Amino acid sequence: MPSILKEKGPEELLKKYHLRNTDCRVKILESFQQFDFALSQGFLEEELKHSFDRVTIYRTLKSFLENGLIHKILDNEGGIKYALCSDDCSGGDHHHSHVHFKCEVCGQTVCLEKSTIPDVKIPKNFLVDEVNVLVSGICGKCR
Amino acid sequence: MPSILKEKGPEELLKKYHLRNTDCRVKILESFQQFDFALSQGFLEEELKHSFDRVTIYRTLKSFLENGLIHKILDNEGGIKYALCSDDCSGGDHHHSHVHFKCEVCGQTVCLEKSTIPDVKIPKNFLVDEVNVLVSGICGKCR
DNA sequence: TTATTTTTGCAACATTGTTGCAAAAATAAA
DNA sequence: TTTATTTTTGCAACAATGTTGCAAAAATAA
Repeated sequence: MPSILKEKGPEELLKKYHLRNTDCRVKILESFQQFDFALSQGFLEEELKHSFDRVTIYRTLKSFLENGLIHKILDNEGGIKYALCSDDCSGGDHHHSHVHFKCEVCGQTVCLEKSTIPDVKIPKNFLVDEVNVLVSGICGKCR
Repeated sequence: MPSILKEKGPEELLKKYHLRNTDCRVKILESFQQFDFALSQGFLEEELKHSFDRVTIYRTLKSFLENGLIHKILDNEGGIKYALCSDDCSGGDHHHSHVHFKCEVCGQTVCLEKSTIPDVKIPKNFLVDEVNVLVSGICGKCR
């Protein structure tokens, strides 16, 4: 998967997105690049507990979200997870019609990059913005 | 839609599901029958604020969920909503591979009963339990 | 190097999820 | 129908998360 976001260094990315280069941002970007599953705020808090305040992490995620570096991933337990966007995500109102898989055993959510969103039939007078598919089950590792 | 859950009286339903007939349960079932969109715990709390404690509402929803009267509906803002199951939901490990539509204007989530879940391609070694599709956009009323 | 802008940490509060426990209500038994 | 048993409820309490305001600290621009 040829994603700038996953291959460029955090500092470089921040510059590209016109965000100030701060320790917290760099560390969070590193985490996203390090783990191959979607991260929750709680996970990052645990990961960076001794380095940054949870409000800072909260605001960093919010900022990354607004600037199109990461996107939200649905969760069937009310939580929200985040993952790096892929290249074709321009900031603002970009769409993330992805398929995600959540393993009920390990709890990890991964993006199924190869699975394309199928066509869903919607009433004619409805306007579709985004389609999110969350498949839950058991992942390869946990079987 | 021929759903027992939507047509039978609350008391009758509770008996059918071997749940004790209490005021709170009746009122919550009535709410689900009354509104044609998915309800959040917060909505029910507001609705029944002066009648029941929020913990009671929380536990009632949990009980309905476990007994297969209602099912969870994903939300793209971290919340969870609930709706009455349709007939074919036996208790326990029943599946709810539904398509839901959330309107970004009015915030309401409805079940698109006619839209069937499309086939999503998943890696061979993964085990699929449930597929949730959340389409967001603008609903007919809000356009 | 100084001025300006942004970010951070902390305090604080709201919402939701969750549990324990005694009182109240519902059902079963006598 | 009265009593015994089981379940549900309300309240207190705490955890996790979302959110804002504000002054101090850090990053960038001048």
